Amino acid sequence: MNKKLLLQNQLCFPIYAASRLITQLYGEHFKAFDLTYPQYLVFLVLWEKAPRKVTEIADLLLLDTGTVTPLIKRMEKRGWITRKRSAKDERTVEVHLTAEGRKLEKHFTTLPDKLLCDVDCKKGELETLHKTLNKLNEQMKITLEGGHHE
Amino acid sequence: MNKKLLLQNQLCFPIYAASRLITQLYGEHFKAFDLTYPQYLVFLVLWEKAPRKVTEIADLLLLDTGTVTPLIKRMEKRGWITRKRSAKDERTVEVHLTAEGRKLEKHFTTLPDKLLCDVDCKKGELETLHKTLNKLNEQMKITLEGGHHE
DNA sequence: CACAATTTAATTGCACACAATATAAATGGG
DNA sequence: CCCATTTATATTGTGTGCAATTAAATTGTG
Repeated sequence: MNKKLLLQNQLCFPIYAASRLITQLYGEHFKAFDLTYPQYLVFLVLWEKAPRKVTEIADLLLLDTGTVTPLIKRMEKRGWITRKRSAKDERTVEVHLTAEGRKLEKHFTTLPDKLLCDVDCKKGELETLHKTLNKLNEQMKITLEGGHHE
Repeated sequence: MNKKLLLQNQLCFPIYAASRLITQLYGEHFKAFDLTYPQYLVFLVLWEKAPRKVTEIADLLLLDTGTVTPLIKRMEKRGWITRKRSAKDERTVEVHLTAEGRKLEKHFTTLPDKLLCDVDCKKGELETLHKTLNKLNEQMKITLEGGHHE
């Protein structure tokens, strides 16, 4: 048996697990609104600036249009956003926030801090985590970018 | 606009992004075998010890049986594993590796190291990342555990 | 200006991921 | 020993997540 391949020696697994645990933790707070974690991420980028094009949202969240299109359609059905073909470029679709969607923001402004309270980590430890992950992600993006074309 | 809710200020997003980027990076290497990342994780725990019960696999990978059952059925269809009801306890299903499934291991023993080569991070930096994530995950597991019953 | 190449969304198909439910087997207290 | 409870797995329904394809609009080049 190869020691390298033990689950507990893999870096990939704690990241995979953390991602799903975070989704579940957030989920507890979203349940009452019938909101999901990926939909919350779409809200994050729209609360910062709206309208945005579908591609813009997909690029920021590193998601495929095949993921984003049905996702925002569900958000439209809930009355949180609207989708409009741009007049200037008929190819693009602009995603607008409705008053309903804008109103949701105030329910979640303190949520990130609230979740961090559950976590017994030093502030510096979390900042290091954040920075290392950003660096790692940038490098993985480049590696993937290179592989698609050749 | 709340600064706290900017995407780049969230810790949750880099983790979510890293998880999906890792899945895609591994995916490049799995394509030739028609293997997926979650199936690879099942292999990791089976290569370490087999047979294992379905619940055991689900517990180790923090997955729902609703995820694991169909996943291992697909692996069975590929001829990598077999599923047998235990004679001692008819409720449990034991997941065994086939010769085919066992053979796959040698193709992936160097894979984790190979992927780390793409990453320009100091060894200590990655160890810190690993440790912090493990701590974080333990705490999230406890928080979620508490919430389900009350 | 024509038209091939590119860009933008949407669609299709398959594989997770999980909550909620169902079902069958084992367990334990009276 | 009986039956309520618990345990192990499977099923159903909904929502991602992504590769591959399609279709329509725009752009760049001769």
